[in-house]
Amino acid sequence: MLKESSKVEKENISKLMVSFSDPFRLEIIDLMLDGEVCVCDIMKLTNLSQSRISYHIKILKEAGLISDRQEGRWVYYSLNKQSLFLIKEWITSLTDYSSNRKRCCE
Amino acid sequence: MLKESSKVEKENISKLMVSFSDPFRLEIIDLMLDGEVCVCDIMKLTNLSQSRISYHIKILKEAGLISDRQEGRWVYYSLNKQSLFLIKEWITSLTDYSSNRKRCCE
DNA sequence: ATTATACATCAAAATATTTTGATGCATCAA
DNA sequence: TTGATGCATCAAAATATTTTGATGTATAAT
Repeated sequence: MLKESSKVEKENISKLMVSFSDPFRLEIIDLMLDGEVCVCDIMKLTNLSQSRISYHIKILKEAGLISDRQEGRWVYYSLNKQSLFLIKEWITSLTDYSSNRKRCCE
Repeated sequence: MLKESSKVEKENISKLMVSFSDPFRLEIIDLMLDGEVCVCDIMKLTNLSQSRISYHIKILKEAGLISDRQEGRWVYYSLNKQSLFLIKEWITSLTDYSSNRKRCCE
């Protein structure tokens, strides 16, 4: 078992994972890889309804995966690279830990 | 946007992410980091009911995250390290891709 | 001022996931 | 052969998530 991390961090990871668990959110994340997008961009590129997109955006935002920046009537969203690295580190800690182990009860 | 990967791979990733999106499954995964465990081990270590554990085990198995091995009445489950690496690679492709980009429409 | 656009938010409905308790099926021990 | 153990599976209930359509708010154009 991994050493006890702070509860905060575990909850962060959990929320980030939930972010990734929906196919439409994965699509939105994919779009953001190329840079900032507004909701209207996402609408054009995905055919999802506006409120549906806003809903998913909210989940992503609450997970800390994206940031926003308002410019006039538009709100531009972009990936928070730090949180991507956080996930990467977490996965790495899993793979590292597990590859230092052999069978059960070694 | 990332180059179009095979649909199969995307579905794999999606299922793997769903695996990670439940706190109890995260717990179970954590236990498996130390090696094989049977359902009865997980019961002792987590106080979850047997059928509840079996349910989550099934999700993990269908995502390809764990393997099983029967020995008499016991079924031992263990993490499939390959799938951990698959996730790691995927996350890495995201971070690599996004850090080669600057602002929108660069 | 009025109207249109971009987006958030809300309540209700639709759907999906999770939990529970019961039952079934092997395996093993007595 | 009988009974106990370890686990899978099932249907029903409980709960959570997602979708929809309506409404609200701010910004900007006319």
